[in-house]
Amino acid sequence: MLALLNAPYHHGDLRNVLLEAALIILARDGAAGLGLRDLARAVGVSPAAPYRHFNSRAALLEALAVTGFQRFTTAMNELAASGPVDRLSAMSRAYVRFALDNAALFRLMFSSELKRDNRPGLRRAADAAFGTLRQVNGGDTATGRIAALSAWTRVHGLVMLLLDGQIALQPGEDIDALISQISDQH
Amino acid sequence: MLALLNAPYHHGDLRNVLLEAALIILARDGAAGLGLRDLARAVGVSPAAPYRHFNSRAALLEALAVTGFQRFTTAMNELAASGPVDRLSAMSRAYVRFALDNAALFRLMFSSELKRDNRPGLRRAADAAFGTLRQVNGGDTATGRIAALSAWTRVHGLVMLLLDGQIALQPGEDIDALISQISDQH
DNA sequence: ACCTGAACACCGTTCAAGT
DNA sequence: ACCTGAACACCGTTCAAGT
Repeated sequence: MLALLNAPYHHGDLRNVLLEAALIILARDGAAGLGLRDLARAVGVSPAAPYRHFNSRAALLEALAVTGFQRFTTAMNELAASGPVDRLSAMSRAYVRFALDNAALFRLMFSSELKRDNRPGLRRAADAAFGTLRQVNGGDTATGRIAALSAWTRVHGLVMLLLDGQIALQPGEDIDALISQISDQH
Repeated sequence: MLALLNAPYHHGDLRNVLLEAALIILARDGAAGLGLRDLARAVGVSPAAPYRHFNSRAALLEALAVTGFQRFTTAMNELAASGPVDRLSAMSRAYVRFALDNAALFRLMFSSELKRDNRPGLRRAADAAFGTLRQVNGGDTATGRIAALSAWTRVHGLVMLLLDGQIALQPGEDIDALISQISDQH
């Protein structure tokens, strides 16, 4: 894509520019297609410049995943606050919608590349994101935990199988309808 | 690891040797740590040698994923044939056990790297693997489809969240017990 | 037919040097 | 403090040449 050239020597906001460009490349080419040199080129900066802001490619990917979890948290919290009625099903719909709307980012958030090395920042972001989810249905009691896990695993599995193309919607089928059908199932 | 050197010029079985070594490296280092040059080195062969048997690194990963789906299919079919009683819960347990026992391979089977380009061989292997699963619960009828999807998404989501470390077993908790608790949940 | 050796374009990363 | 330019070790991949 077009590089935003004629930037001054001191960019001023390179870190954020890198992150925004990275999110676009990620959405278009996936995590495998997101190279540090490509990114530097796309932003119109030298190959070494990103290293002032990210220690490594993995650190950049981690930062992207963290912002993914933050956006996810925001979407979840809005729902949790909005209506007391049927929060669980509303969150399920929001969960699926977020994942499908941000497919590559969502996959990155759960990528094994990042899990392999210790990344406490990522862990914290994930815990914050799923904290709300864990609370719904009363995550404290033993039965509440099972109910929450059951709902969570269903929606997460649905998302993953949809993203992988293992499950396809039938012609004319609505995603929200499928979610509630699956959620109401014994 | 130790290279099996003093092999003859014509290896004879290089393709299978490569696949076996690749499975070991995959289990140890994950897909990201599996390079073609590393693999060639580990087997004691020149960097270009693997290209006689795999067109690219992606083709090698695809071959690994296909054998993963085949092993998975075998495990599922054994169960489907064994006992008519409680097939669904038996398959759920086998599903989770396979995934946890072959974590890196299982992830590769669902990796986005491979999904991105057309890989009909992979698609066929996946369809064969999940065919059995789709049939259980009578996948033909509309309600049967929902029941099967509900069971499948729950167990797949559980596996993914366990592999990602988002869900942890509580002290002394049995994985099979958790599966059946989650599966019995409304 | 199968493998080697050398090469190509590329990558992530480092580091001295510039502003 | 932030960025450039040039370099390093490494990849995946190709191709002529060997057996």
